[in-house]
Amino acid sequence: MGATKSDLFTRQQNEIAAMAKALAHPARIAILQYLVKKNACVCGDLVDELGLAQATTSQHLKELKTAGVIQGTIEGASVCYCINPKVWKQYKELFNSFFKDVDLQQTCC
Amino acid sequence: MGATKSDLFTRQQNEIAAMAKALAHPARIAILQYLVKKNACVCGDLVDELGLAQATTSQHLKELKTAGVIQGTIEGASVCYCINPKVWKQYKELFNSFFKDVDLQQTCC
DNA sequence: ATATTTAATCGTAATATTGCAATAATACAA
DNA sequence: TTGTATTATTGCAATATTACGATTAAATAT
Repeated sequence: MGATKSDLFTRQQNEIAAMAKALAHPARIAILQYLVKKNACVCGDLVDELGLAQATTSQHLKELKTAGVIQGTIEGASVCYCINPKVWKQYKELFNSFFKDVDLQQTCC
Repeated sequence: MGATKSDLFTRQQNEIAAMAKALAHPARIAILQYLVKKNACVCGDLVDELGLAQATTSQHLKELKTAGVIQGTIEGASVCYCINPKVWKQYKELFNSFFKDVDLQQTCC
């Protein structure tokens, strides 16, 4: 036991959960916010930005890359990161549709 | 080690990450979708709905309750759950502002 | 009173995540 | 070539999450 039983759920449910998981750490939120703020390709300075060890930062970047929400290209000795606008849009839309208006009056409880 | 270093990040970053964490499991997505679909107080049938053991389902419900996004009231022998519209709205808004438009052209990478 | 139903909690095992030091791997400079 | 800078990977320890059986607690039914 201990592993998520993905087969019990729909593809969409697993997808939304996976997206949420990519966002489920403040360091990854900080990375994304920084990239959005810069709105450009950012080389290098992410480690200084976060305050976590280089290895840890690299790991978080890898997770975001695996999720597809950022992309990195090798630029000489360093690597440039930026938001993947296509996937960012997908995230935005999926969360939007997930949170689409519920009838906001309290029916009971 | 192993514990998230929340003190390195802003309150807002920790908050968004915590919300994302609450959504970061397909069972919890399924629960929320079910409650939204019914748009009412749902008593009991959540265990049958998910296919997970009663203890596991109860644990996921607890996490959603702790996050504040659902609420439960005792109704005789069973418990009725529904979306907390106030917190739902907060989630919606926070994610919305997080995903607010980035200049969607590819600057580099 | 006793049994049944419903949901929470406890205990425990399996697995995943977080964090970092140490070590690679790669590009470039001297 | 040798050294330096930058990022990835490996290995490991600490902690968190997921899952479930067993038990408990509380309300209701018989």
